[in-house]
Amino acid sequence: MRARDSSYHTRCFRCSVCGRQLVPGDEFTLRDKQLLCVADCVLLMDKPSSPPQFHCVGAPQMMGVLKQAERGTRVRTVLSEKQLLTLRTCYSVNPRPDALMKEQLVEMTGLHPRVIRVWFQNKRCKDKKKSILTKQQNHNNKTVGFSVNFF
Amino acid sequence: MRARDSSYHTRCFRCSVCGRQLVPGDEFTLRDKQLLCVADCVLLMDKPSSPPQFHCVGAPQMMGVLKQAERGTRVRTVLSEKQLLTLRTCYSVNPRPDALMKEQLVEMTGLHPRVIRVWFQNKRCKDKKKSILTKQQNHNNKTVGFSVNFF
DNA sequence: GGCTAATAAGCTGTAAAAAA
DNA sequence: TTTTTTACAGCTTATTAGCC
Repeated sequence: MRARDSSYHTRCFRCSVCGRQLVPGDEFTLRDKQLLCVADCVLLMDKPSSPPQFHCVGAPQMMGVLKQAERGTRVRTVLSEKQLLTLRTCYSVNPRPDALMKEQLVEMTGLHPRVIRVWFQNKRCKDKKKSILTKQQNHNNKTVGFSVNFF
Repeated sequence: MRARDSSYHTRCFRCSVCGRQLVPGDEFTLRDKQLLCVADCVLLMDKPSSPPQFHCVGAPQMMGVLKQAERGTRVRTVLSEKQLLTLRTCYSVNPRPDALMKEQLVEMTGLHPRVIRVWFQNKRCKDKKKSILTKQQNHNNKTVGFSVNFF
């Protein structure tokens, strides 16, 4: 989607109502050439439209889902210590929170649901790798064994 | 997103240029209130806009990604015998085609890339289940064995 | 009702931003 | 630079739901 060398300001990807910056994975909508997040789109559903207010003209008056390629660079969330503490605490109790628990985490941290999900996935993966590594080391420390299977 | 009881024609979810019907999972764009598929959106990127031509007014002048809930009912592709033949033939040679091969299948069948991917996924899964089942049966037919592991 | 396409959630490997 | 950590794409498995 970088066709025709059109480029645009990253910071212009904001909901024109609440001002929240839209990142890849977010759903957005267009109404009279104004970007809206889904929440505000619903709120404004039957309100009269106001005049367009776009900075980035050559840019996405379009697009369904924001993706990395369209944004140019991947957006990497930097988690605060407080957010990490919340996530780690939850993880230590339950490494696989259900939908309801995740919803609570979204509220507590203010993070995007997708970020929560990915964080837990990565965390589980890291833990698994680590446990496999230490298991191998344990195995190496022991005497060499053998295995027989009769069938 | 069914708020405010707005409903709309399923058949109106079409690219206003190529006429292709947009299904859940598809990305679409809005340009001057006309639905466009991504391909045509790129093509029209610097062309002047034409007047709006919407059937379904109360409807999705919005939405980023089409989802099942928004469409109301799930869209199920019905594969023709010819398409199935193509897919099965490819599968018998290589059950895990790479991106290039899938691209060729898209051209040969006219199916959406996502449909191709899902078909292969389901096919692999089905085959695996079947092989496990027959293996168990084989096992049951043989004499009972035992297994010893020394470490 | 059976078959199977579509969806959802988790896992794996890898890309890429941030940190060390 | 190298390491760590977040994001993503494709996969597996289980479940849901549309046609015949």
